[in-house]
Amino acid sequence: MPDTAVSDPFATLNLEPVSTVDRVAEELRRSLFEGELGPGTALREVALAAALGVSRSTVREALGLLVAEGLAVHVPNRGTQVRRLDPDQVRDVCQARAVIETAGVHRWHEADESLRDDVRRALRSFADLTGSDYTAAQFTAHHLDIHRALAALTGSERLVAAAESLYAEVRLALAHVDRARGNATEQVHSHSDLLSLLESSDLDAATEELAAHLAGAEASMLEAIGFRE
Amino acid sequence: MPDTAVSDPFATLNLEPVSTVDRVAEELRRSLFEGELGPGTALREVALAAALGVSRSTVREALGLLVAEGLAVHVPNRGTQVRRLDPDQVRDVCQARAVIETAGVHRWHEADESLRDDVRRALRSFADLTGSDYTAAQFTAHHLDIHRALAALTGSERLVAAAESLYAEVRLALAHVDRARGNATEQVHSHSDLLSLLESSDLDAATEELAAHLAGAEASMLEAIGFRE
DNA sequence: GATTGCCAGATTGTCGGACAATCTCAAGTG
DNA sequence: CACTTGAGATTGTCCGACAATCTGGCAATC
Repeated sequence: MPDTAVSDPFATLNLEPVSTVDRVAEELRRSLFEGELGPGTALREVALAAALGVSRSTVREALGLLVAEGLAVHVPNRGTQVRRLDPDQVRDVCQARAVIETAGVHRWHEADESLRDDVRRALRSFADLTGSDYTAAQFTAHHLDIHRALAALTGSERLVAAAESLYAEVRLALAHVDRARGNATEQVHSHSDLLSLLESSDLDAATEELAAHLAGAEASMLEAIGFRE
Repeated sequence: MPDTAVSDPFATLNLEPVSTVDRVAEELRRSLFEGELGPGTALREVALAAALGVSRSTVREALGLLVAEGLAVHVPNRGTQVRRLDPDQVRDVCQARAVIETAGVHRWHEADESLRDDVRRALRSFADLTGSDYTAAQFTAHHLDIHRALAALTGSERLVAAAESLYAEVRLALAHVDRARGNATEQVHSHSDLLSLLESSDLDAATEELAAHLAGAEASMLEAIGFRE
């Protein structure tokens, strides 16, 4: 494959190979986020291998990915199980989110225009979703897209990766609430307000709005795990 | 094993089982941090398995750990290799560090006394080290202990985990500098100054000192990777 | 001479089976 | 009732295997 170095005309082309391990991991994530596998559920290697029609090695590797993402925990000689979040852990997730997302908000002006656009686009997409039919998992996914965009304002690939892991845990915690938290339109408005404050360059007010929003998020996550136990 | 529930007298006892995979991963980390394996080095599964006297499956799993920690990168069908840090990535690491450690410094007063003590203890340990003989890897390890303690001030287990990953990359970048960055005593003083500002409750000055310190760290990391290519 | 087609060797991705070590849990024993 | 025992389940690690893919070189082609 010779690249005719005429300033790479094929730069946008991107074909990512999807391995069996990836597909297994993705299927497990889906199952987790949709609440099919409750917290504490044992993820037995042989059973999963049989159910998915793959070998135990492949399942093992996929489980390793989930553990690395914080979606499952592994106890030596006892196997891996779906992560069970207690209130302290929920608070930890929210506190970490606050640090990263606040840092993103503070860099609103310094960030690339494309990153600011990502925030606007994510909000629009979220608003569009609430106009039609949607599942709880979709709602949460689109909601978190906005927050991911906020984290991305930091411009740091690694902070976004860290945030990604936090969002995975949020989805896990919210997997078992049928009704999306609060009123959907209320949620949209909360984020719209935040964006408005950013657009008007009132970063202090935006930071405050974000803190309040995250406090609300923490409350609903606590409620979500409380209902379940 | 009957635990005579007299308010757990053995609470501090902790014997963690160390699997073969863990030992392989640890040996690879050591090798990476001491510069035996340069950036970009291919980590071939069969070769490592033969060299370490373990099976390929075990090596594969250990490599998965390193990839999750950011110490190695994996390209499908092409294997995993020691991470090669370019200047942009170094800047990313330092920027992420700044966000997390600054958040820790800001919570100096709210943090548990034990966490503040950890910072003091790490600094003393670092100072003690520079009084005797030490390797470059030891120097960096003790140095990062201080910064880890700063990150821990946030009180967030997840932010500390994120920082841990960043510190692994720092060690990787500094693996190939023989002389520890700058003068050892100068380094100790820089951190002492930071701690003094914290103790005197001048958080703004401490934040500034930290920012300056991280800028210096970024410079030496850039120098470190620059020398190598 | 540059590009393409093709082949051999090396390496990874996935599979299946195997076995010791460990865990679980219920039955048995004092 | 506390303790031990033992069978069954599960994990940790090993081995061997094979298709798919990558690498590098060499021949064929334009």
